[in-house]
Amino acid sequence: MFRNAMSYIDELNEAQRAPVLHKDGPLMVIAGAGSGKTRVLTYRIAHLMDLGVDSFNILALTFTNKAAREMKKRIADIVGNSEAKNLWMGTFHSVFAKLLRFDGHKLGYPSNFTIYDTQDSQRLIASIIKEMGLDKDIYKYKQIQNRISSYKNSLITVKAYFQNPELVEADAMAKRPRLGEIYQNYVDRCFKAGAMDFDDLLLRTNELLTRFPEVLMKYQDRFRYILVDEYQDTNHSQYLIVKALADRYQNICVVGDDAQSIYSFRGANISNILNFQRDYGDVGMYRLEQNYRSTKNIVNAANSIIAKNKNQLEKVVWTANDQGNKIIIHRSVTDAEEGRYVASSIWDNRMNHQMGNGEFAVLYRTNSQSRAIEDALRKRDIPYRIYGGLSFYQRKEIKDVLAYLRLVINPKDEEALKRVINFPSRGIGQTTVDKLTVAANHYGRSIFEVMENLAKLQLKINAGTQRKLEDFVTMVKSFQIMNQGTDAFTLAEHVAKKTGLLLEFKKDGTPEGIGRMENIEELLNGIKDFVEGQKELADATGSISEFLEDVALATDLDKDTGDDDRVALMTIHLAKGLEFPYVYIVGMEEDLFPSAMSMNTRSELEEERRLFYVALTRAEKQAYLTYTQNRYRWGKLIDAEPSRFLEEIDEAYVENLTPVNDGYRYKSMIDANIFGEVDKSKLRQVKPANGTPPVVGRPNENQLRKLRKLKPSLSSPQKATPLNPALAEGAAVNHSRFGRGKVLKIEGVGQDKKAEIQFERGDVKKLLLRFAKLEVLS
DNA sequence: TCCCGCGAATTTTTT
DNA sequence: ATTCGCGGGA
Repeated sequence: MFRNAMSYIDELNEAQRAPVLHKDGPLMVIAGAGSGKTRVLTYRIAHLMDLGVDSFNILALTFTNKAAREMKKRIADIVGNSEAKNLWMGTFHSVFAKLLRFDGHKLGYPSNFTIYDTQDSQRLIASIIKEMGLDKDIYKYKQIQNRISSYKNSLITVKAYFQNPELVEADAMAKRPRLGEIYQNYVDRCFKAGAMDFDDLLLRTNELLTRFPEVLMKYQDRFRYILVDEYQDTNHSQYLIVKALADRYQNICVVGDDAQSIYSFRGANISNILNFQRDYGDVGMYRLEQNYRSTKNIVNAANSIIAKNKNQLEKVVWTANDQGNKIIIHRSVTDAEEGRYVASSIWDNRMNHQMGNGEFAVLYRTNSQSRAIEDALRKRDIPYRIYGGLSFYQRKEIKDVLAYLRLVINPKDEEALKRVINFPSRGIGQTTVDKLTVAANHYGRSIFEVMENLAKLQLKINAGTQRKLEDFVTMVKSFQIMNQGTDAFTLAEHVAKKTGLLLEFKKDGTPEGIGRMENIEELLNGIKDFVEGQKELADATGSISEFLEDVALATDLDKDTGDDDRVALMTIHLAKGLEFPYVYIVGMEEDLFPSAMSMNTRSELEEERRLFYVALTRAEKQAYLTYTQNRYRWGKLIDAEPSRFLEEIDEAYVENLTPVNDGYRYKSMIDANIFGEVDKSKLRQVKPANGTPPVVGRPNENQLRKLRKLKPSLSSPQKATPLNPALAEGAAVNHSRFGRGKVLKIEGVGQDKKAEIQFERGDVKKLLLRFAKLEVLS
């Protein structure tokens, strides 16, 4: 029973051991940054299993699916593989999506319901607003979607909305009296389409557990032990689910850090963690305060920042690590120069300290900041990977293919249908779609059902168009039949060819079109890999619906690219939970960080400050804070001021660097002479001496692009940055599926980097490196 | 119905 | 800078 004599317990310090050994009943672990919280969670689960708890009875909710996968692996190492298999572990969204596939039919949803992403939701809301004849300048679809989302996260259903005069009045005051109706229509349309949006996955789970006591009992009994990571970031809807499920056995373990709560914009409620003791009686309280990650300088600096917040639990984070270097602050003149500074600093550190690229991270507040950093890294041939932003699965051509596949699984999926009904163009225009939508709403059916019954319905659609509609229906149905007897890859490939999607992009002939076609091919490769991977799992079938769910709920962090020795570029939000020896936090400027949108209230500003705290505590050895005096925003060069956060750090832990020679020597000298480094607050007033300084070194991408468009033959291929230095042209490689081959050419940059490979078995393929599982043979 | 070109809005963060 | 939506003409 007691495998390994529980030797893993010895790997924990005293503070960590206590919550791991805590028996039954509720417990809360307040874990400072870098204090080994994941380890506690992992070992607690392993320990429970050691004590004889069936893994079938454990539910663990994590922040990313990747975190869940890794934790599962570590648990498997400790207690054995077969036992770990039954653990339900994943994000709230993916776990409860799974639950809803089992029991959602009780609420009237098909088990193959579609998951609408934010874009689907927004498009649907936009078309509802249009159908209702409302002014789109008053009813902005993005704002409305946001509104509805936050209602759902607070469990305010349409009914609850109308019963709450305050809400109704507030929207009326904001000149949007019909918001409730839009909400109503939106919910109806989603339901009719057999679709749930992200918020529904939680809201409907709540509904299911409330309305069907037998379902609640089933899962209460099943999930006798519940563990929640990052509890400070749960929203009300998630909070209620956890509370309901844990109600019977009260074996609930939550782990979190109020100082790292950074998701209030999506409904996260910090009081969930602050009130835990009130919600559950007799709570075991544990604190992890020793930081194992960072140097004293970093820990202390972070503490000095977070101390400025009023609302927080008592906690003293400390470390026994070395003092380390001071945090370096660097000013530059433009964002392009900021990028150059970061690139050359990474270059130097790599040389001087024998570091791999993977040991560096560049963090920013907004995704748009990645561009300048990318340019600089590319020029220096420093390999990097961007996380988040426009991910592969959000590209138009990929979404188009996926929309066809969604339609095969669930023909009622209205957003998928509208996306592809006339793409590639087949003569079914907006007018026709509008007529179909009106009819669908009138009969309370889906558009697809209307299309199936065209002949009976006598709509005012001319015969030629009716023919086209029938052809479309027939095509989709043929895919459905094919789906019965074949795997996801074969179907997807057939769909991409048969619909003319591949051809559409191929014939367009521009580099963009070719790139899109290649992306689709790569998607197909990805599906193939998925199918092969799923075959090894007992409970999976490798079906299209499984793939679609994976795609819908995958985070960018979830993807494994194999080769990870690259500098990581991501938003601070995405960086939570990660750590890197060297961290660069760029764009430390007022209106950017803290964001201009979040400076109005104290609580907003405190959240920004927590965000800064999270950013800084990602660093193990060295942190850099950079800001610029001028930044490109909306295509124009704008003056920028240093962030107030720079002044909030205790001076003892920072070193303020002034650029010496960066092509603006005159300017640096003026700065140094007038202000020196004594009075930091004066830095805010520093403006270019002579109007806007000339911008050098920024490549005119736009002109380049236009040139390429006109004369594709002139386009010079971007110089390739090898991801893996060994993966160069001419290298011998081994691919998990295609076998051995030789690299003929490497092209593209960043996420788009591809290798053209001649495989020994005969064919030449172009593979997207972030997907291809390539092993370099020396 | 399709295509082109103009103007507006966009940049907060994500499942 | 780039994307999106819309209006007008083919």
